[in-house]
Amino acid sequence: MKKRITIGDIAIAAGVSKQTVSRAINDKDEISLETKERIMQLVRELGYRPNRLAQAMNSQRTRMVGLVVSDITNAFFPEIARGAQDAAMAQDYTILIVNTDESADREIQMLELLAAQSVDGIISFTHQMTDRQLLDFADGFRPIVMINRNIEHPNISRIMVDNGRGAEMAVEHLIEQGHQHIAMLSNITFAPGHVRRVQGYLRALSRHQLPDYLHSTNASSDGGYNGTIALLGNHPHVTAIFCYNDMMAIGALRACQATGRRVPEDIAIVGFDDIQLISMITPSLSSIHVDKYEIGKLAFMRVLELLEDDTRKAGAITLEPSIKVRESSQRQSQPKMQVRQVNSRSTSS
Amino acid sequence: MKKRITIGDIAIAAGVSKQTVSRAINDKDEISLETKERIMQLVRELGYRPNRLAQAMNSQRTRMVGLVVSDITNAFFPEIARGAQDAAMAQDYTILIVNTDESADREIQMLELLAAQSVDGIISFTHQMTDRQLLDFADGFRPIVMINRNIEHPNISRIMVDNGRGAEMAVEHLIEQGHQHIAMLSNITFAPGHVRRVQGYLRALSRHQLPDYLHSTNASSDGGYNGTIALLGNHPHVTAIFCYNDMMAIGALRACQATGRRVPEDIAIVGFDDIQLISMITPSLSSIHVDKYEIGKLAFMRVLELLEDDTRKAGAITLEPSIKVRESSQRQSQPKMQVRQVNSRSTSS
DNA sequence: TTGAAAGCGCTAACAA
DNA sequence: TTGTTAGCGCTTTCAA
Repeated sequence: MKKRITIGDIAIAAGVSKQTVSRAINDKDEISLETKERIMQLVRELGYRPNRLAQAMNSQRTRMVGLVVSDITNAFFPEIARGAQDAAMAQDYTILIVNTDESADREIQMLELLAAQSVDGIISFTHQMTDRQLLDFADGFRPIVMINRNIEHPNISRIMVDNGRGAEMAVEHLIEQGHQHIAMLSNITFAPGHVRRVQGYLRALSRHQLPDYLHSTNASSDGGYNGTIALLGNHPHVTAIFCYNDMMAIGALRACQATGRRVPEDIAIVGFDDIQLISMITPSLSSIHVDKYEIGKLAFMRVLELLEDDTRKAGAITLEPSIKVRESSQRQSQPKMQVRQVNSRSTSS
Repeated sequence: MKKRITIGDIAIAAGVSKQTVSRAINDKDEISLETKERIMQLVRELGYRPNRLAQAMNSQRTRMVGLVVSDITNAFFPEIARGAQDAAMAQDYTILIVNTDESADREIQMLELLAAQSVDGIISFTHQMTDRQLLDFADGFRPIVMINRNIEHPNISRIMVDNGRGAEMAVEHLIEQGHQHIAMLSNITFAPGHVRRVQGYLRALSRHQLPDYLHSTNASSDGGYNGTIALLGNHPHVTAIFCYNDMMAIGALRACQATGRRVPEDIAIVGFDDIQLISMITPSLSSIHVDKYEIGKLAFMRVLELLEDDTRKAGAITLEPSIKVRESSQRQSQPKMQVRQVNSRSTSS
């Protein structure tokens, strides 16, 4: 095992002190140009690389930021992670990803673990732990950027998506398409009254004095499948289904196809989140687009701001979703022969 | 900002030396039970958490392992990451994920970055950099576990998937289904002769004295779409398409549907990798199953072994793929009404 | 059984 | 402009 070159090795080779080497490397002013040149030459020759641990030890900064998600294999999160990673890398930071599997205990455990790892900041997408638990943790750690959770604490900033507005857009689009009986498959994990996607759905319907058909089920493809079967069994006159997320929408589509219903002719479907694959299937699924890459990027940048300026106050940024209308919700179905563009990543802004 | 409790704080509070505290914390023998008790009590009260940086500084071990993938938003990788993360966490390690976007330069850059971060080991899924570059890097870093790249170096172990065998299984399955004209959409990024999935495809066909129809295109959904249009234009008698990966298979399916071909009745499709979503769409796609979670887990465990035993020699583990036959390749299509199981993660081992 | 000293690699503060 | 000293938090000597 090749021993790593340290600042001391360079110092000896150059016949100067370690401090001088340090100055050269960090491009400080108080050093003559020629010694700097000489040292940097040695640095290159010997292949010196600074030991980040030692640097971190001094600065008490690891240049690592934690990212807490429920499960990186859930298609919603990789893009957020990538957004955060790219933004982090540009600033010479690295992102540490941990999974909680939607367990309140693991959420706390992972936050503690990240703090123990001495990450400089945390981006957290956690909804199971109580406000109390989160606030307690925030008392001892800063900065924290929460995604999609509205909580007030001087150490917690927020990146919010206007989910209520997104749901309204979905419903309004369906109404424009002529639908009168619009159902929603909601996520059984949360009380419907607290879910902004449900609130938006109800708000839009009541504005148009239309009836609501709310059905709660698992936020998965299977949940969407079973929920759709049950829903259409109870309410056969429903002609459109708005789903809490895209996985449920995929399940809903499958249920329609399995029961001989055509999409969009018999049943229109709109999902939420706009994960990549739904634009590739047939029929392609309409969805409320959430810029996940941007969320990750903004979250990291927010962490960085708070890190660089201790006095910076916590705050909230709200992102507006948009609607992507695709085949699954258009009465007059689009020409299908054309090669459709599938956008690989949204880096707008 | 709350100052973190250090070993020194505990020492003062307990009226002992730092060393004694260290002994208590690390559960060493050379310490009386009562002082240990007393110290541990203080540790709990004051909420002491060891500083991993300082520990790392001493041991020259960070308990971090790097994972190099092309893009975490590519559905193939999150499961590998999760497998590695779970295995790592169980051993109090963390995984650092970096993306290369299939660029040789970025591959090298990311390896260097991980080495600079002082990760203890690296799991690498990189195919663009040359053998020479990889070997050079391996001369200065150990241990490395390469996934799906056969390269010999004392510091490099390998986790291999028998891709050639997987391709054979796909072709044999299609032959069993009665197909005589079986095409393959291959990945244009690599020379066909070097791709084991292509080799297996050709091998199986020649064994049965059947003609081959090899078409190279981008390894994406759009690539699959365009490739299929071109392929079926040139060879209208083709009745089955085996795809280099699942994204291409999704594109192939879309192309068939867009051109009025029924799947599987007119064209059978088999993908490769078995990413999660293909079992949820209609028709569900047959694919060669690769246990991605297991790959990540094994890769990490291999790193750990090499880390704990310097004398351990590098070696290779080969995983066998299996075929998941679904709707897209079955002539006699299955009953569709049933609620299909969608396996959330494969942890078989 | 306990403590004191040294050092991991680096940087900040002060001195020359 | 350069060097010396000290210290980040911990563990590994070695001594008491």
